[in-house]
Amino acid sequence: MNNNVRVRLAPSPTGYLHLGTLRVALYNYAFAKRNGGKFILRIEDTDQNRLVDDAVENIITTLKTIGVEFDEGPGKGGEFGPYVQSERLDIYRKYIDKLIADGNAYYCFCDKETLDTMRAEQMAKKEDPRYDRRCLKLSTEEVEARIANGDPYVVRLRMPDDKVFKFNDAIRGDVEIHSSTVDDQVILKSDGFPTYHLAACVDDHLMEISHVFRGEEWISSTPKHLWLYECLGWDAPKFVHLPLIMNTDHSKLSKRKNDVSVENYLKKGYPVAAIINYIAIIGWHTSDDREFFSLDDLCKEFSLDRVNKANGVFDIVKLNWMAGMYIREMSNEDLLEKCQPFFIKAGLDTSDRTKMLAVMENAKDRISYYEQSVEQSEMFFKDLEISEEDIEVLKSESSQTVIKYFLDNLDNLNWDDMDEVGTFIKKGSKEIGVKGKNYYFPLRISLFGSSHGPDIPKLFAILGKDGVRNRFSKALV
RNA sequence: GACCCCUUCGUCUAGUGGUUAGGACUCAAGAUUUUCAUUCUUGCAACAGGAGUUCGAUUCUCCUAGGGGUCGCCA
Repeated sequence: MNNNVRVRLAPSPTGYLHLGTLRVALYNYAFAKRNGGKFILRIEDTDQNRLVDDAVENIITTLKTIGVEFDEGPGKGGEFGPYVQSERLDIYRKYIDKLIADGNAYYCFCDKETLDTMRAEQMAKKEDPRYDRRCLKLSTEEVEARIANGDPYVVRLRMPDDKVFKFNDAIRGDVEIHSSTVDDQVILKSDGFPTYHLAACVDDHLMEISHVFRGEEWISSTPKHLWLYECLGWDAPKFVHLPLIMNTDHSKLSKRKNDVSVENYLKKGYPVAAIINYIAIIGWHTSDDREFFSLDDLCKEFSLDRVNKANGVFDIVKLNWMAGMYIREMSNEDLLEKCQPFFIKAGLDTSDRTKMLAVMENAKDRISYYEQSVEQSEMFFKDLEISEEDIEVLKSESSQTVIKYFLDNLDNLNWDDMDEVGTFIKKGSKEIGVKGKNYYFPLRISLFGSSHGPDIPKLFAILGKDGVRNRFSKALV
């Protein structure tokens, strides 16, 4: 396309990196890479009341572990900085003053109560709640006097009365909204901070952003932004309104109904590649049946015209499946590296590497995220808890025969060759004349604590000679 | 309520003016396996509805319905 592509991720540090934000980040990043452009991180901290202390830090570190690197941003620098909005207040003020001077914005002294009553009255009359512009009627002298008097004020953007705003959205095509349905938005708050609308527009222009990727919830305020650009004499960027990610009940993805912070998935040990992959394919697909994509694949293949218009449901079941697929592709060594911290946290002894690798081999087919490897493996580290029912099975004469046979013959077995272990186990069945469940269940109950679980050779590999002997001894009545 | 956006299996989606409407997850059945898990095979399951354009619409147009979003000195 062109090499002037500049996109930005503009999260507000009111919480940890959100799944929705991650997807916007992924698309931004892939789009920038695909088009040889730049990806910028900008922190939108204009709401001083909702700031979360370590949110900025979390956003940056999470992006880093995801592998989405920004070219310009906080801590990284760039020629369009600063990249934190609270450090750009004087810039915004300059443009706000210009808007006021040109008659495109005005001071408003209405307090919260006034506004609330106004809204309530309008609602009662079945009118659309809208600022009634009473402060627009104030004389210049009166405005100056009130400001001099220290009265708190905000600045509102004066929307045109009769204008149709049109823009061509990269995902949705032409969109038209009439100015009469748009309120005179506050652009400067009484605490001296600009609102999103003003700050984002000014920054996007100053930072030469070419494409604004954001959620669909912004479509209805796009006229405000278009008007701001027009008043300031600037060209608007291309808007890319992405479909939303939804809860299973089709409401907007929320904390109440889902884990929405990427941090939580990382903490549980979902493979990073799986998180990226799954989030990316909610709302974007290639034209074939493919659904496995690495971040690199995304950078090579992402395109706007393959982004869907409709909202997509976040399906944890499919994420779990996909995460499991990624885990099954891993080597035992790699898996161990990822799972070990969870074992240590659970107080399990991970010093025996051979055992740990065998434990991984077993856990691999059964988990979706690393944390689950612990619950799949605890029984190899602790005393077995056997159900009453299974204890009855163990007590039977044939079970005892099986166990005794193994105890007697364990010494003859070469543990270095696992194939040999397999044949040894099969041979036992013939020698003592017990087969099927009657043979395998007592073995599994003795070694694993349940009649359902890994195959016997796997258990032998995990437990080792001493472990096997020890558990068989305990199973003897 | 007003405005805006959206609509293919339960979910994520592919697709075309003429297809047995394809794939994936889930679910079911079967195979492999001593069991569970994995894996493999098969199956269930969708074009929101109504007009119109057309020889022919899931595909194009309009209407209706449904869903979602916005209507904050939050982003």
